[in-house]
Amino acid sequence: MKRNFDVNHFVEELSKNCAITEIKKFKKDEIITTYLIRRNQMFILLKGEAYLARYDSEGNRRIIYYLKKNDVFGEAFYKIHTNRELFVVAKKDCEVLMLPYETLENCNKDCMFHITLLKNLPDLILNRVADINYRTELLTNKSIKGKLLSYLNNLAIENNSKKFEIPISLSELADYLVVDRTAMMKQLKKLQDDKIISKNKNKITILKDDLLNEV
Amino acid sequence: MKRNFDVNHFVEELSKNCAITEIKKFKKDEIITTYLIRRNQMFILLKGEAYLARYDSEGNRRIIYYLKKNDVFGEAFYKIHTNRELFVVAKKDCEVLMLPYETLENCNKDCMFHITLLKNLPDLILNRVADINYRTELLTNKSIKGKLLSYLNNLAIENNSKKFEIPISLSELADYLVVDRTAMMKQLKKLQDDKIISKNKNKITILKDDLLNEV
DNA sequence: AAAAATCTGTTGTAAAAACAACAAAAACAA
DNA sequence: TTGTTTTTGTTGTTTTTACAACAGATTTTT
Repeated sequence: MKRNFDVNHFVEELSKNCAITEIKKFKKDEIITTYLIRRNQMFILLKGEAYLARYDSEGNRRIIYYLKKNDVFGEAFYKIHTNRELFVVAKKDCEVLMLPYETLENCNKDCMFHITLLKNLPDLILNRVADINYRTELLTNKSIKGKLLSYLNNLAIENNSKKFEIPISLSELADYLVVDRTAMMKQLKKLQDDKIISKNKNKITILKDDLLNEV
Repeated sequence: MKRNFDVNHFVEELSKNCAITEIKKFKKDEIITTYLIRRNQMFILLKGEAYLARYDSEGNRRIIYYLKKNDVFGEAFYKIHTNRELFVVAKKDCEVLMLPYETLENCNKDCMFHITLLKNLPDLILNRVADINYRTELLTNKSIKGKLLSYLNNLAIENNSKKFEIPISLSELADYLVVDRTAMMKQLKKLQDDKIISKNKNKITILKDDLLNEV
């Protein structure tokens, strides 16, 4: 069950074969799409980073999640359930593959691009599902400490090492874990005081064997 | 983009056509599957209710999420990221469609069951994704009040009415929102005192126009 | 029909987290 | 390189939440 498919590898096919699909570029902070006005499109992030966010009545931004290379997104993955819009915003300069939903299956039969895309779409979606599932599991921790330990434990496994770097800023991490940043800093400090981890900026070393026992 | 497919409608095809796939029954509290030992199976819940949970070293259960009729699940939707097992447990008596992953695409060509299944699998998965996305959005609320209001607001939209019933027990709701039940009860009481909602057991009436402005 | 289990509801207390207000360091842009 | 913005880091205060301990109502099981 390999799932290492990179969309960029076959995008060059696109320019040669497919007239329907297009790639659009977005500058930092530009709105890529919204989720309330139904656009019947699917999107794949080819380059850059983006996030899905909601804005409340006071203009506060709440980040639902971050999107990275190869992530699929679009309203197809969401049900309408509020009168407030969801925005996908470019966090850095982005390149986005725009896929009109209705043409997904009935493009030209010879279109190598669509053949390859359809073959790999399930895997792209499964990857996305795995990401969301993972975040959900993080968020089922009731305490900041629990969220942190789950997150760090996972990073250690991914890096196959007890020494690793947190790949996002600590501010972003606080957003991702849905906690106040300064409260998170206090917990990080406590983890150091208790000799469970050591830390220098974003560099972490895990000192205990089984982090999850510490929750 | 209709997504109302019900697996049960074509399950009778199964018994006539397909020798590979099987349906298993599970009694309440039985373990349907685990997610760490790779079984390379996908599952569809035909009847009953189940939940995905993790147990910590003290035996405390943490529910990652609930599964309902037509939900697809299995380790394909998850990445391995911890040394502690995930369990799918029957909450009520269940009927589960067991789909060995490798046979998904190469069953007998005449097998109407697999043809129909493959045609509808993407929609089943998208439904699942929508559910998880929705829950994630709920969990991005920092306060119990915010979680409650998002949840209730959604129910009002789904029911197309300001009067509706919470379809799960309040204990389950607290689990779902990842908050302490008694703390949630206090917030529910406060919402009543502030005349934002009225409530009798699980029956809710929303008294304000735009709940999300109250967060 | 009785017993057991689950669910709703309440209260007080302890613990945790959010919020606010800064300062220094680092990264980025003009 | 200088100014601007973002990020890391710390500390006190206030608010929120979890936890514990109940009791009555409801549902499920035997």
